[in-house]
Amino acid sequence: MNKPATIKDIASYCGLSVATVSRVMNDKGPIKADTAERVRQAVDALGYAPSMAARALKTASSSVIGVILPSLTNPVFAETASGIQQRAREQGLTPIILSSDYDLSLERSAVATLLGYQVEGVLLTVNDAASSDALARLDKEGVPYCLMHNVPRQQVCGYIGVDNYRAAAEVAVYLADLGHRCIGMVSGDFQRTDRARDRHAGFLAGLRYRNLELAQLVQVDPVNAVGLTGEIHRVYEQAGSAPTAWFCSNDLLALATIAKLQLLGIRVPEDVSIVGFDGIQAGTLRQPNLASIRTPNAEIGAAAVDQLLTNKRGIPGQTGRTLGHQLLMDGTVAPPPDHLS
Amino acid sequence: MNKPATIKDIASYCGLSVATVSRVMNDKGPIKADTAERVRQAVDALGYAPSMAARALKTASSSVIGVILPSLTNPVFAETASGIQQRAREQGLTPIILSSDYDLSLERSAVATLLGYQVEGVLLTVNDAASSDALARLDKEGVPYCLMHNVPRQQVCGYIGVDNYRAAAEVAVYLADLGHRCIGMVSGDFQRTDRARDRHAGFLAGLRYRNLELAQLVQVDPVNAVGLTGEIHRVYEQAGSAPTAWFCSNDLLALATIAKLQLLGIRVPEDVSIVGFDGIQAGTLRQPNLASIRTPNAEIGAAAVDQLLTNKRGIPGQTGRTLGHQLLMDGTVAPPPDHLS
DNA sequence: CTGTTAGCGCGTTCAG
DNA sequence: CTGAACGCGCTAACAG
Repeated sequence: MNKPATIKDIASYCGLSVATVSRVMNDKGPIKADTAERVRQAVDALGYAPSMAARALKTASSSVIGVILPSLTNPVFAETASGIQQRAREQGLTPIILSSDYDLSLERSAVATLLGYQVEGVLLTVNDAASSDALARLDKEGVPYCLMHNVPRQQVCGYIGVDNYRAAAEVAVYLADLGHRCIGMVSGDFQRTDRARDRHAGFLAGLRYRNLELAQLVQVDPVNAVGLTGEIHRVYEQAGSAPTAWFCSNDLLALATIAKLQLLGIRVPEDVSIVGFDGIQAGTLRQPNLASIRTPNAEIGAAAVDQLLTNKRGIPGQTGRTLGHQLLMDGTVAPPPDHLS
Repeated sequence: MNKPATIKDIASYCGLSVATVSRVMNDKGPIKADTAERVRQAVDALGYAPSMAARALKTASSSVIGVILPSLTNPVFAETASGIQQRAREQGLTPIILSSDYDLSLERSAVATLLGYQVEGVLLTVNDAASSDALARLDKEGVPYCLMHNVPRQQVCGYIGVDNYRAAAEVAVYLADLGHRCIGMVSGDFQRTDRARDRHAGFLAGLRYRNLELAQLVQVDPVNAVGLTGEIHRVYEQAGSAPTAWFCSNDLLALATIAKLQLLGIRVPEDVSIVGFDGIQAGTLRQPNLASIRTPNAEIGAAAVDQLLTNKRGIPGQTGRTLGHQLLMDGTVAPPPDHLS
């Protein structure tokens, strides 16, 4: 690994001073066209890349932003990362993307890591915005940040997300108006993330609005849907009123639920309707399409970059906003079977 | 954004010299237990995080590794990124993950960006290892790298992947031995990536080994599967021998193909068998499971980190290796319908 | 065991 | 329009 060319190398190669080279690299101050050209040639010839480390040290600004996501493989966060990536590139920022694996201590250490890189700001999704050490640390250090997907009650530096509560309520009303009277919910452990809680609460509220109760609540490990098979089995084995519709707190759970139902010989949506949440691609790569709430995940990422930049410039005004969601109520959703409606 | 504490702040806070603080931070040299404790307290109190920029400048090593992937949302690369992330954390390295969006010029500029951060090395998947400017640049700068998913013919710094050719050939043989005689392939544009080419070539070879020809080749835009509907339609409208089995060069294409076939009233696998490639999660979240080749994507990422470290230490020996794949030949694969076998 | 100091590569004065 | 010199925060070498 031969050591990289420095600004000095360029300077001596051109017979100029480092100051002049620096000016050319940054388009600062008046430079003779001829000089600039010579420098560019040298840069090309020697493969010079300015050291971001030295630059950061000198200017006290790194053009790096930190990103902390619960998972890189979950399509929701992958799309978010992709949106961040793209917008950051446009803005001349380099993201350092870290995964917390839904682990609070990794959330904390990720913040610590990013602090060392003197990031301009941090974009992050935390398990629970109301009680996050990570956020507390960022507040304490005065590093601007923007939450993604979390829509906190308390005052925070910035946030971008969707209205999980409202969206879930809309699903409940939709299913009720379709004639469903016995409705269940499959949720990831909603003690763990504020999103799961909001979706649960919103769904209950929507049902109540139509004078319905939640007939069944199945809670499973959200990563591997551990226990789902058993629970589904249990519900449909006991005689009596099993739900004709299920709302699942995310699409991955919804797809898993459909697969389990099919194994029991239950047809979707003829016998049972299923609605997910997130609108991931896998849901559209099947027949019938998975009914879901589509959330603008990439836009959330991009908007978070913008929000961060706004905060940094100290522009007063809103600290965040919710983006619109979209009900995709076809495919795996249908009225209940005749005799049950 | 209050400015971060520096080593000097800690030093004066404790009434010590910066050197001592530095020693404590890096566990270097003998330190009185009491002194160390005082430093730790100060670090905690002031929220001090050593500046990676200054450290990199001084030590000429950044503990940052660069990562360039064609996409962050494709599950294959998302899993790879996740594997990298995890192993890098264990090794005290911080990855900077960039997406090239399958774009050659972004591939190049991503390398340029990473060079500025004095990365210890680069892990990357390129469109075509045999003709990559990005690789050429890395070679020229003497930056260690490790290809992921690309398994190049020429000598490179390092690589980790699966044997696409062999895996595809195994699928061909499997389908042939199941009784299929009329077999098609759905491929992403295989002029674009070496993986698609290898899979195509391997599949042809496997068929030839069983004295078969490829009955149909459908090429589509690999990102959105543009044109797939039309092509499938065309094949099954013309009377005569339509394939009883399709090999798709990745799972996303396979799932899209199944959906299209179902829209034409063709059942999978009763009428037509479908095999994908990659073994992504979406394939297992359906009934029947998608038949596929499972590739160890996260392990490829993790192994690439290891390979990079090996290369850096200049340990002689192999420059890379292929990891094993796994045939998952159930679910959407079955013998051809009786009258056609 | 601890302190002093040079210098990593760069951008930014201030002179010329 | 260009050059010389300083210092950002840190580690390593040397001194005590």
